[in-house]
Amino acid sequence: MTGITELNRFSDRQATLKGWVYNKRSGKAHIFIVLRDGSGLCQCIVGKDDVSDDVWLAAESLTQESSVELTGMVKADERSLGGYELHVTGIYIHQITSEYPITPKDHGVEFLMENRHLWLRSQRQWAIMRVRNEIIFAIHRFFQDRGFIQMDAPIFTGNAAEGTTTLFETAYFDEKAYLTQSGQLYGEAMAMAHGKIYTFGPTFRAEKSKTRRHLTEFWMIEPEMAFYDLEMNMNLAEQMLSYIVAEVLQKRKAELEIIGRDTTLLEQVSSPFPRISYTEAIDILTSDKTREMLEKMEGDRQAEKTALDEELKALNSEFGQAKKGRKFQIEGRTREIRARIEEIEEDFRNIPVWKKSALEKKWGDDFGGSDETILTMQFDKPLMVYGYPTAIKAFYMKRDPQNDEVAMGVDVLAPEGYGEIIGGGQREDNINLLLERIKEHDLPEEAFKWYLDLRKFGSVPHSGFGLGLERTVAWICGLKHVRETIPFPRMLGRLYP
RNA sequence: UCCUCGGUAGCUCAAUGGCAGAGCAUGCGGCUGUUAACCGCAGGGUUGCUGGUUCGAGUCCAGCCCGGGGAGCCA
Repeated sequence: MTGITELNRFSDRQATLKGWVYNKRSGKAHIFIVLRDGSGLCQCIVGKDDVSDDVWLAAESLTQESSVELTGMVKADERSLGGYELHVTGIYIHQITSEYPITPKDHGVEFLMENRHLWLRSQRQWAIMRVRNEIIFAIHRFFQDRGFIQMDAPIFTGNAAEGTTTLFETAYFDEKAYLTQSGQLYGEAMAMAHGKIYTFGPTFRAEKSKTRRHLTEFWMIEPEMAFYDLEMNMNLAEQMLSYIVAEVLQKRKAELEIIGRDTTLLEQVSSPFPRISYTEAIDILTSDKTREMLEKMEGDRQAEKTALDEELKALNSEFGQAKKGRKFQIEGRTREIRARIEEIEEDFRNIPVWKKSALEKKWGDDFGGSDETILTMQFDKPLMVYGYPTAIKAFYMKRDPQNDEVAMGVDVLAPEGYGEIIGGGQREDNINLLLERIKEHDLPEEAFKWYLDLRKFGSVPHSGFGLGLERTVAWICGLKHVRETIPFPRMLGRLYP
């Protein structure tokens, strides 16, 4: 058995490919079978004069996603995708598939999500999963090369620790338990044992968020380091992101091309990243420049909509006389334009809200999704925002010794509107201050006894952060929605398949 | 929970309150080193559900169900 990716080593030699029929085109003298074997695609040709009647009939009977073994001679051919093709001499059929739901044409989101188990076989989804895999592997390499130990935080937790987010409740024998929303607190304990650790696991949030950035179950990578301050923490986050992007650009170029990712902005992702304080971020949001940018955006959208309306009209009048092939193109483009116009109309409704949110921002307010987008629009690289007001950050965040109102936390915002991909900071290492915070936040002291022990027995300055895997994949692949970044997304109203 | 857009053939979408249609997919026939192949013919419908207005409802009204993406919250 030969893999499609290794066909270059089999040129002018016999090979057997095992896989599934991705597409078929048939004629009088030739049948072209595009075979999918999991590693790639290969066009396989059956010539009527070259094979027995049995083989020809077998080839004719193949349908989309039928499982087969094709044997033949490997030939280099520029006309074929991948540069190599198989001249078939033998066919073994495992199963003839009938009525495979996902055709090589257009489908809507709802239909594709219902068929996610099959959608994963499609080229684009296949490429995204390979990029996801590369990102995961790059993360492990990055940390392992730097002496970090991967350790696992528990998924069942005994209490709704940080208070703010809604958690999934479940039963743990006779006790209540919650699915973890973060492994961080446990990460701190593990860092005190090993110095530098990272967790890599699923996290769960029962928030009823229906947006392109949210899943109820997602994967998070959380490094935690003893003797690291905020500055060192930011340096690490910056190096990690640069490394991941560089690795994907180098090793998954073909996949990014299948996805249609424009990589020009990704090529620029290298140290140093812009770093601004929360206070500077407020200044940017409330600046004239931001006001002008949003007003220009409104104008640009209006112009774009006018142009699209005209194009739509032109396409519509052309449609009647168009030939079939052209009709298909027109329909496709029409759908694109309609979708874009809907987005623009949504923008028209949103821009005034964004403007109000940004321009009226006061010190102490938290940032919304639109504020993050406005901030990142002014930079080409991931943006680091540090030093948030203590009131909007978690109880464990260390306060700036110079200013009690400021927490030493940092968020990293991805460019191109992808939002927060990293949240982290330096942790409070003084037991008395931590106890105060726990009381202020009205948290059950008893549940944090073990966590307080970390400050009781050899407390040290330490820091860490959490990286959201799916948002990172969405950003690097340039996807509109995180649901395509994970094999079986779990989100509000979606538990099947 | 709120705001907003939507639900018509297996799929993607049309249809001033007036005969429910097209493309793709499927089946059959033709043609071609084809590459979202192409050309012709055919089959395919409880217009999400319930009720209302009307001579007449896919279209208007009310309620419900399902989905899209936005707010809040967050990675």
